[in-house]
Amino acid sequence: MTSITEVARLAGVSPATASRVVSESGYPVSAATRERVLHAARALDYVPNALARGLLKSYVPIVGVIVHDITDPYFAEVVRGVEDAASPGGSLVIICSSDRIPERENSYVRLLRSMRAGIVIFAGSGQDDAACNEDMGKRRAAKRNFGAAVVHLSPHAFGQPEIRVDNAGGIADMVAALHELGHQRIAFLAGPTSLFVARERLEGYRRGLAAAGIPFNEGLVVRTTFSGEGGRLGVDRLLDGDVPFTAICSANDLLALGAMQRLGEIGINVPREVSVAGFDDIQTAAMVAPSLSTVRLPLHEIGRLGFEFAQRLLAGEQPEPKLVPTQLVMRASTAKVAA
Amino acid sequence: MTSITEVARLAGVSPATASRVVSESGYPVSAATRERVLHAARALDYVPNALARGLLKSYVPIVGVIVHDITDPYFAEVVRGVEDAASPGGSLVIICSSDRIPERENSYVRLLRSMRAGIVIFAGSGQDDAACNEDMGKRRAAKRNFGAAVVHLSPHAFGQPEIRVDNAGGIADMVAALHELGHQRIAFLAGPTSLFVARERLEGYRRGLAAAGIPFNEGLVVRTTFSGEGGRLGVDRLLDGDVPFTAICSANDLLALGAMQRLGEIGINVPREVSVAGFDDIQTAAMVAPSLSTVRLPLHEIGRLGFEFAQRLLAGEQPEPKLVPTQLVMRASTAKVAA
DNA sequence: CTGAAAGCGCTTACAG
DNA sequence: CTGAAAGCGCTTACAG
Repeated sequence: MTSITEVARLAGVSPATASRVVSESGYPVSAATRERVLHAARALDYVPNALARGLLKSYVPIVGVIVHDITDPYFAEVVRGVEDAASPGGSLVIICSSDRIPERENSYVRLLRSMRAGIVIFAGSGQDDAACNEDMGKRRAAKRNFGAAVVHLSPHAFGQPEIRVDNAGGIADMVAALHELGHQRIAFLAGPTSLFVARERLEGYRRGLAAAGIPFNEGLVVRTTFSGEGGRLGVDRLLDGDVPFTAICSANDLLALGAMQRLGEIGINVPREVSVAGFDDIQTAAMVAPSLSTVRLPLHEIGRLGFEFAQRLLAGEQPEPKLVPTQLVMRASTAKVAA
Repeated sequence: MTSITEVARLAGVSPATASRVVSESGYPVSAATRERVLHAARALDYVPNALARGLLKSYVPIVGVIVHDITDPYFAEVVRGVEDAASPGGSLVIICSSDRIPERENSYVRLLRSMRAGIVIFAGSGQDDAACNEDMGKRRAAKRNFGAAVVHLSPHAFGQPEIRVDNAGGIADMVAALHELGHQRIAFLAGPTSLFVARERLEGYRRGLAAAGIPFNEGLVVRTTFSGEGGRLGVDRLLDGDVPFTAICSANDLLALGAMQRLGEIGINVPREVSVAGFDDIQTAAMVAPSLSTVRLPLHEIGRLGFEFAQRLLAGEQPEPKLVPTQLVMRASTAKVAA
């Protein structure tokens, strides 16, 4: 591969001068010289070596995004947002699926550090778990002497994320909407409440209930994983329990999708007999039948904002943390409670 | 950040010796010295600079995966397969969503080249399109003097992919299965037939029809995009046409999902009145109601195999191209034709 | 087994 | 406006 030295030789200038023009440094170079260098670079199909450049700058235009699983549509959309913000400026996105295993997360952070990635974005929620927090502690310490700009897109053990969404408010809105439709017995698929984000959503459920004047009933809350399987399981548990319900509110869309499927199998009609609501508004939510009522999170936008926040951090600015709005999206999976 | 020089100093050895132990070069170093170096590295929380190392080796353990859109579950699963194969060895995965725009694809290849990525995997299908092929030609030329190992996971303009699936055979199997259920009038949602992969699947449809002794009818084929919206549109077109049908076979799952949704809205029961089948077996396929009959592609495995193939290429081997099997998965969206 | 030296490709003060 | 020189952090022949 051609180097700047060869470009310089062909253009008949020093490497320093060639560097000044190809790197668009803004350093003064005569128009004629500039032209000759550009011409030589084109002729040689010169592509600057980002490694050499990064060695000087001590970081490289790479953003690592740590997600729970890129296969989860929630994270795929966030990552796409990061990518769309990053690529116009020539930054590349590295995806790191941790499966929420602290050890994997640490190993990715280490790899990112060895690559001198300029930005690290933690997209997923933190977890309240002893082993995990210990690891986190070490990781944070490591981060301190890791030059990268670090941004969080979801609640974690150490303070508020830089890009934040009102999880509790969003769920409370959905509970209010269901109450508006006449529902009084609203179950909640809470997901894994060891995750901070799931806790915020459970809190939103309680808050929504309180606002509607409905007493909280632990028998209507099911804790599982954030997955379709978790939703199916949730329906079975709810049905096994002795507390009747006319609506199921879910802490995320995957849970709601699984619940709808299970209800369908059992022969319970959605929304006629039971209303089902999700949270997140992943693309699939609009694609199923009946289409899923949910709370829209601007996932793509969250990714984009996360990248922009980090960019500004890298530029030495002190950007304000941002709260992004949620939006209620009522579709076909919810209806007035049966008379 | 600490460098090898500092580690060497603390251990009281030369940088060369320190390098030999931390890089696990296999070069002989006395046990005592090794121990001192390792201890110093640990004490200093030393993380080797991959950029400096890459500058010497002329490439870096990064694999770029070019996909159409990471938000498409098909690609998310393939990328996860690549990631799971790459991360144990310390390789990082860069995701590049091209939206099938040749210009974006080229710009990503250029960026990957500037970063000296060791491996580039083209996960998506190529496109038969004049402008695109011209660009492809240039890209190929550029690739020749780009040291990276290049692997394709889907058909493209220039020969067979290294990791291949029998698209035509898979669709033909599904057509046979539908025929087995008594269906004679089988429509086909073909997707974007400018994509080579969609062409292979359309060819499979014709082949399956021929094997079943059913005449091909162009009025039963609808070409759209590979998306839920495309599936909805397909149903409308089919209903507008004058050719009756009892089953819809689709070139991918997204089309099938959209079709099911639209049929539900119109009040046509799946599978009682119309059977619907997909292709790919993305995770959502098993999560909807009724669950989608489809042809399973081992997406995760394809990604993994793609990475392993590239690794061997990088090691100077000449691995054999691989054909991965498809598998018919009959679920609840297909049934015997109504009597 | 150990170390001094050169060099990967770039950028950036420093001189002119 | 231009160039010579040093140096980013590592590895690898080459000597010993």
